[in-house]
Amino acid sequence: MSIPVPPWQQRAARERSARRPLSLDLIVRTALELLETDGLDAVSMRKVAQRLGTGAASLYAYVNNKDELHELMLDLVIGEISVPDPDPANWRQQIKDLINRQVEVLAAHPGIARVVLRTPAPTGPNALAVTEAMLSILRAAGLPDRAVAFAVDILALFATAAAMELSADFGLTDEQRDERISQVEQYFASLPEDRFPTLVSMLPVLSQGDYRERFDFGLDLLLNGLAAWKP
Amino acid sequence: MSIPVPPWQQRAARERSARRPLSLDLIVRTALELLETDGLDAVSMRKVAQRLGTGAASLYAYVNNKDELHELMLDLVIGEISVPDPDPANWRQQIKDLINRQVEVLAAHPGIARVVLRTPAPTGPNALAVTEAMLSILRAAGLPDRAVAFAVDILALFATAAAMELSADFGLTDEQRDERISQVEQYFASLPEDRFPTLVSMLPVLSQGDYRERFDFGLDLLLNGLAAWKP
DNA sequence: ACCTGAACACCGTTCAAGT
DNA sequence: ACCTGAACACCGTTCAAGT
Repeated sequence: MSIPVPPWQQRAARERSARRPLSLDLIVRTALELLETDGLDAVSMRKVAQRLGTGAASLYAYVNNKDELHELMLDLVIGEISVPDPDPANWRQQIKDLINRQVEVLAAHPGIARVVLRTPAPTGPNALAVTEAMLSILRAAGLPDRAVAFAVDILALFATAAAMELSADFGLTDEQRDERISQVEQYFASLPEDRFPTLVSMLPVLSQGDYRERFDFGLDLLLNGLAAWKP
Repeated sequence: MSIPVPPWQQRAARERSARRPLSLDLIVRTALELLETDGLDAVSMRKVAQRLGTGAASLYAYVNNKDELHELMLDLVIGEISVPDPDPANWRQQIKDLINRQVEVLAAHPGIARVVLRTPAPTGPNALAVTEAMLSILRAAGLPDRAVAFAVDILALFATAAAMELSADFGLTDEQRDERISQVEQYFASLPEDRFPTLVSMLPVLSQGDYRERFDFGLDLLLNGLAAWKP
């Protein structure tokens, strides 16, 4: 049995760090909280430190710089993707599920996709596991090695770009989003027909289909193209 | 005939702005100089203003905020893409050329591709011209309208993501780049075979092929997929 | 060894005050 | 009307000084 600390002895700002001492794990998880609610731009060394009741300088004992912190966050996010065992009869659906899930978890952490495009190759353990899964699914499907290697690259690029687009309007209220959409629509409707004849004539089709349909369309193009590589 | 200004009357920092007064055009072109040499992160309101011999506050008479300046820059960059008249027999090559050129000009202005992913739709006059061209080429090729509309979206996304990847290592010296590559290679060579069997066994293939081959592979997947939509 | 306050060199944007 | 210095509220990172 321990006697409780009197409230006037608790320094509010230090409470958390007094109970839970700093650690890499704590830092990254605190940063992820910030990411989910406020987006990547809000994940600054200073704001993360503030949440932990300390100063930004303290984080540098665990992390070399902000980019490294962002990369650690990314791998934890990628860790939310669960990977299946290859089922050759189902390779298309397996790849589709993996890519869709990847877009989903990236978009759920607004801005983190930027980190993917900044990093040369997936080096975190979770990113490696996803890459391993994609490679083995495509290989089990009977595609030539070269197509497998290139396809994994292209599919990852595609998923990342889609996630970036999805989180582009993060931070706007629903009203702001609606206003933006109607502004864009008005703008396009006002374009001169003689300079942009095809665009103007296609306006109804161009505004058709939400993100899902467009993304699925693109993914199917890629997968159809890939299937054609089967010997 | 005008008498030259004596050197001691020229205030160096103000020289440019004294001769050429501020204008939106001058601001955007100055920003583009900075972009080409130093990358998007260096294009700050303060640095652009400094180049013009003034303070950041002065730019706000011509531009609402930094994002708007970045968008104006983007459209000038897109303007470097020249658009062809549709040639139905050659639609595949025309699209390939357009997309390759787009990646080229975006990558030549390191970081500007980020602005594309941030903007909801292409609204600048030059971006509209490129969109009009892509739409008309695909339509003239005989693709259904819906496929045309979706394809333009997907192709633009693909080109933008590729350009982002290409400018990812901007700012590094050749030595730093080489060191990074060899570090990544060493890391991958050290991975445990039991956890990443496919990855490890495919290492030689994975490091095969440069950016061009991978990008062409992906573009061909998309175009093959598209061609299949022809009725 | 671990932590941190203060400092340095940057940001975007606003606004009162100048011409 | 056009321009701007100074201020405000932020950054990432370093480093000497503390325990």
